[in-house]
Amino acid sequence: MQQVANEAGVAAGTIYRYFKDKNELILELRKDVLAQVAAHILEDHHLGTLEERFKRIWMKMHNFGKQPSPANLSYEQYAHLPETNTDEIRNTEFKLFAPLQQLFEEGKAEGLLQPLHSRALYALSMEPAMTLARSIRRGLVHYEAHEIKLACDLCWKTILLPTQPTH
Amino acid sequence: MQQVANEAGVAAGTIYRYFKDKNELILELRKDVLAQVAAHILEDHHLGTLEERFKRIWMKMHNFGKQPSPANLSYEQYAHLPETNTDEIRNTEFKLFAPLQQLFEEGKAEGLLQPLHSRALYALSMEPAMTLARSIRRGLVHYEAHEIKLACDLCWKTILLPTQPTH
Amino acid sequence: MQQVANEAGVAAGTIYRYFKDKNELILELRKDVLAQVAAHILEDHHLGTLEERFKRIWMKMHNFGKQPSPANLSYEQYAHLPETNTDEIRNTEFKLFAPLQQLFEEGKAEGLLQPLHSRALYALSMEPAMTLARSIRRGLVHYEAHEIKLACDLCWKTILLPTQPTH
Amino acid sequence: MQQVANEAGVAAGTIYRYFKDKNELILELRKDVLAQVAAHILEDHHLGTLEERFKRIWMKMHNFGKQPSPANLSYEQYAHLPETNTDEIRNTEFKLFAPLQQLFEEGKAEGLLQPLHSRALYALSMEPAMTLARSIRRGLVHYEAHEIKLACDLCWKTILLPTQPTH
DNA sequence: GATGAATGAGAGTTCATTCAT
DNA sequence: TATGAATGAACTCTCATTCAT
Repeated sequence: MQQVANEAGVAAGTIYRYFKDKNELILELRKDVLAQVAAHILEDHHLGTLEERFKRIWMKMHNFGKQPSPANLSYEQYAHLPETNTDEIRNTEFKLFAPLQQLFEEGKAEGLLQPLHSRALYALSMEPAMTLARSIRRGLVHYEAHEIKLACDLCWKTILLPTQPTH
Repeated sequence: MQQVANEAGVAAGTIYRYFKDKNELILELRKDVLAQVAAHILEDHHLGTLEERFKRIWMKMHNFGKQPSPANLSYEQYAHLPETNTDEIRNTEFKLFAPLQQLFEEGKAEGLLQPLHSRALYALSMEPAMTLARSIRRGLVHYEAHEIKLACDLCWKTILLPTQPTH
Repeated sequence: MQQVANEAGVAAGTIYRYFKDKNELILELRKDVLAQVAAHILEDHHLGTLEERFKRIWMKMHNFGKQPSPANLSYEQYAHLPETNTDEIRNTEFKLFAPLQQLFEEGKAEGLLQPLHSRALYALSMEPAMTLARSIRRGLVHYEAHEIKLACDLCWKTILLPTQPTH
Repeated sequence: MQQVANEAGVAAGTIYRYFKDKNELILELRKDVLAQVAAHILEDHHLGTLEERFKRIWMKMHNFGKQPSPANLSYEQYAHLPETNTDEIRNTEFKLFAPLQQLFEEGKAEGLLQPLHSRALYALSMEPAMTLARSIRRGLVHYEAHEIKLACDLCWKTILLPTQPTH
């Protein structure tokens, strides 16, 4: 708290005029980080075809996940801690990432995507973007641009409903 | 450390006969958890065709990830903390999960799987098993058995190289 | 540290606002004790002849050394501990007791005192004041006032250069 | 205690078969160190004239005090700690250094030395040997052999009774 | 007699929080 | 409203001592 106060240029006690305690400060921080991440990733999310929209989000997510920025590290860390994913956070997350969910819903309504829960579609097609990014960030692997493109394409195809050949 | 000692039914000082300090205790715990997880998930990993082997691992991973067991929570938490993935841990992880990597390598050698780094193949096809499991464990969604099977199948197909139609 | 805090009438943590750690606290204490001792012993050190100045310091040192005051006990204890006489302490000591050293230097310049290093002159003529005082403080001996005076006089004569008889 | 046991090549618990507790171990150690020091310093103490005997002891003491040997450091440290000079230690010390005391008593009986308590004679003439040695050991000064000889001689003359000129 | 694993009180230190100014 | 000195519970770790083997 002392360090936070220092960085903010205020006295330690001042924090407590704006946040009940350390927990609340962190909760608000998480919400803020989440909002930043969402804003960045969902930028221009409505432009283009469904496939273009999906791939744009995938690439933004991947590029964001590759950076060792505080926002990203904080996001990753908190997303996977047990016991800290309160209803409040979930609600915030739900609202912020609504456009992504809507994209999946549209795709299902058009008969383009697999008839699965949007969380499942997310797990199958979007999470790999982050997992790959993590490997790169940690220096475990290095990928060429075309490999990333291939991965992105495979992710898209994963959730695509196979089209019946027409006669 | 006091709580660990209590749970172990020993005095606080006793811990230090077996572990240099808190850090080492945690490191050893992580290695132990990793070994448990690997042993469980890779059980019978060599039986059957490549597809059967993949899907068996996928399902075991998924089922393990659904449980709120200490082993699983600990695994998830540490896997995503920044700055704590030391070379020692990575080495341990690498050795323990070697069979999974080998599966991917075999698939690539047979021309069956996409020519991507095995970490990429893992990200594309295995990580979704854990992500789905996490959603279920947190009560965010509920899936029918056939949906899980579909997800597993889609994951397998994701990394499959499309076969040329024969004439 | 808890005891120090208690005696100071503050909470344990408060100490750490003023001293980095236990070591620094002790270092500062030593410097403070040294300054007190020096100030007391060197009071009026410049008044009178060289002999008067020497004997005043000798008596003050002796009287100080007889007391079981914390300052004295602390002084004696630290002065003889191995490995704790850091450069910083030595520097402080050097500056604080400079007037005593100067007295010896003056005496040598006048051809009055033995041509020895001032530390040697100190060892020969001043240290006995402390050693005697220690014996008294510990109740090992009791001296009459005239005996102390004799000891002081002998100490002075010890470092005096014998004068050639004039014809 | 563990280190002591290691160095002794026994188990930690074994120490307690020979010493009641740490305090007693240290007490016995001090007595042992004292005996060693005394034996070394008082070697051949009875040979020669009083002056020769005094100067031999003085030089041995000085040379011993210059060394950073465990025995010396231990001796210095304990000799100046408050609260640790028990009657038992004092008694031991008294017996071990009896020859030195006897030397002073003989000198007084012969009308050769100042009529002061032997502890005072010690303080005036012997302690400087240790004080000088300490300065040298700590690297604060360096002396030539003839300076040490001079210091020794001055110490002897300090306690010498001035002789009446004969007619 | 000897062992050494176990003990647990106590050490120094940290840090989220409070409150008089 | 802002301050920052003071708080004290809780932390990790040490080490003299014990006792079943």
